[in-house]
Order: sequence, then structure tokens, then C-alpha cells
Amino acid sequence: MLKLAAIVGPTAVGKTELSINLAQRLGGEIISCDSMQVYQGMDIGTAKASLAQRKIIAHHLIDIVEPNINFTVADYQKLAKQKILSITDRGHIPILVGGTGLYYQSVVDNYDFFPMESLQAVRSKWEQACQEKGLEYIFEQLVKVDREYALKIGGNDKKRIIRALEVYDLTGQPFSSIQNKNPNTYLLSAVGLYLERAELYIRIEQRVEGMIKEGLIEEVAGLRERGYDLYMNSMQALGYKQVYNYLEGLLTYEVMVNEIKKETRNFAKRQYTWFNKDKRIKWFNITDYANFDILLEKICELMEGQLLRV
RNA sequence: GCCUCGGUAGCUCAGUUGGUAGAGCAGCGGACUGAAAAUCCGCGUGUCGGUGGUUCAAGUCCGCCCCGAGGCA
Repeated sequence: MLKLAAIVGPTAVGKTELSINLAQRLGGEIISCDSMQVYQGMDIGTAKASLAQRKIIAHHLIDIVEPNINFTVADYQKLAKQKILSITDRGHIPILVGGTGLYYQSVVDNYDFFPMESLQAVRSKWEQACQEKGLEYIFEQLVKVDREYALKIGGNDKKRIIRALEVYDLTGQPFSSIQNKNPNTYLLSAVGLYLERAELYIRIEQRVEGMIKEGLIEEVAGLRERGYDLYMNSMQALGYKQVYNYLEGLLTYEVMVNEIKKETRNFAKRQYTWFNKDKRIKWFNITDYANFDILLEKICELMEGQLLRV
């Protein structure tokens, strides 16, 4: 069985630094588990590991596509699976590190994704139907083909309604019936880094201010000049969309900064909610340990116990 | 010192002729299978400044006190 380590947790909790030290100790390579770090040129706002850090330990799935590409969870899973194999072949331990819950789950539970075709055409068909006949109309269409899923997501979740209709068009099967997972694919050792909300929020504020000092606004301005806009998934990233709107003159500087902080806090909460669901994750409250080295030591012990003695 | 206005949720405020209080923002909880840093669902969290009184009943009326803003001396 393939071994897989994972470090998860909310934004700004300190995953990057810990993961590099951990990789050194375990003989690992890092697979970024982050939906926005895949984009080239989005460096400051996504808090990628620095180039210096990436020289110490190999990092994968960072900077793999341009920001105008609509990268998906299925793309991610496919690449991550390949990386797990190649890292294992080198005799190293693959360490999944990041805060994108869906991406994490798609790998550790090895979700089944079916091969897709003509995605965009089908999707825009329903997009158009929604515009012409209304959200209620397309929701009713979903109720007809997949009542169970329709009731689950409700009538307001336009993205999921369209996605489910698209899946039905492509496969002829209700979405709810083809969502299979394979949770025991890997020998998994998963660690979650935890900080009390109040403490995490302080770090988030500091990080946002730090990003702006390091040149987040200039970074977004550069992307904007190259023609990337808010219709692209990449530019929906936290920080990027607010700075973009600031550059468009739609937000004042102060409102922009406060919005980024607020949205990042809300995001961190959603990350906790997601990862709390996975009972395999062992949580480490950073403040329970006197210093970084002790924390690292404890996490190493756990992971070695779960992975290396096998 | 006197006069006026104000003190209600974390913040800004609403609260009818007395019937133990409600909006926005913030916050909190949850969901999540090809956009996921996206998207969606749910939840008022309260010594109504304090204290006495009138009343069956006081955020609301009366007295005193405290705090804040402004005005007159």
C-alpha cells in the first residue's frame, strides 16, 4: 500500500514551515494541496513556499498553469496521483500540504471522476437556460432527473445545480448515484495544525498586511495588465479579487484591506469545518507546545509510527 | 454649577398609545465530488447605564445617581 502523509489546516497557521522541516526529517517531498498555488505569477497572495524553500525540499503542483486556465479538482487529483507514484519510486514519502479541503479529500479518499467531454458547451447551455427561464426552472429540471441531490443542495446553489445537470447530460446518470470514493487507497498519516480562532485571526491580519507590504497590489496590477480578469477562476482568489476591484476604483484602500481580512477569516472557518469532518486527521494545537522543535518532534513521532514502521 | 441631548447585541442604530426587544454590518454553526481561496444553508449572541418608585405589567412613565457629547455661566 502506498504511503501518504498530509499536513492540513487553515490559512496562516504555519503549514509551509512545518512541512519543510518534516520533509527533511522523514525524507519526503511536498505535494502542494492548494487550488490557487497552481497558478503561475500568483505568488505573494497565495503564500507559496519561497524559491529558497523549494530548493531545500522538492515542491510539486505549484506554478503548473497560467492564470487563464480553468484548473479543476479532477486535474489536480490526476496529477497528485502521478506525483505520489513518482515520489514513492524515488524512495521518498509524499507529503500533501495545503488547505484546499476538496483537493485533499479527492486524493486521500481517491474520488472516482469519470472522463469528461464537451464540458463547457453543456455548462453554457444550462447557464443560458438559467438566464432565460430563471433559477427555479433549472432547479425543477434537476428535481426531475436527480431529486435526491436537488433536495440536498437546495434551490439557490446555482453552481451545483448546473453542475448536476451537466453531469446528467454527460453520463445519463444522476449525480448523486456516481459519487464514489475509495477511502482506503493509501496508508495515510494526516496531521492538522490548529490555533484558537482569536490567535489565528491575529496571524491572518499580520499576513494580509505583510502581503501588501511585499507587493500584492503590484502583483495583481501586473496580472490585470496582462489581461487576466475576474471571470477567471484564478482571479477569484482571496486578496486578488479585492485588490482587482480596488484597482478598478470600486473599493477604497481601507475597505479593500478590511475585506481581505474578513474574507480570509471566514475562509479559515470553512477550512476548519471541512477538515473537522475527516476523523483520520490528528490535530496539534500549536500553543500546546513550548516551541517549534517540540511540535515538530511530536508530529514526526506520530508520522513515523504510522508510516515508517510498516 | 445649570440646561439640553444621548446611554438598547461586538459596532451603528430602531423600538408605536406601557405588554420582558429587532434591523444592517460584524460574528458563530453547518454543507461540500470537474469553479472549492468558489458556492450554498442555518443561528440574535442582550443585567435595555445603575438604583428606587408608580403599575397587574416599565426599554418605554416619575425620582435620584453614574457615564458621554454639546450649550450657558
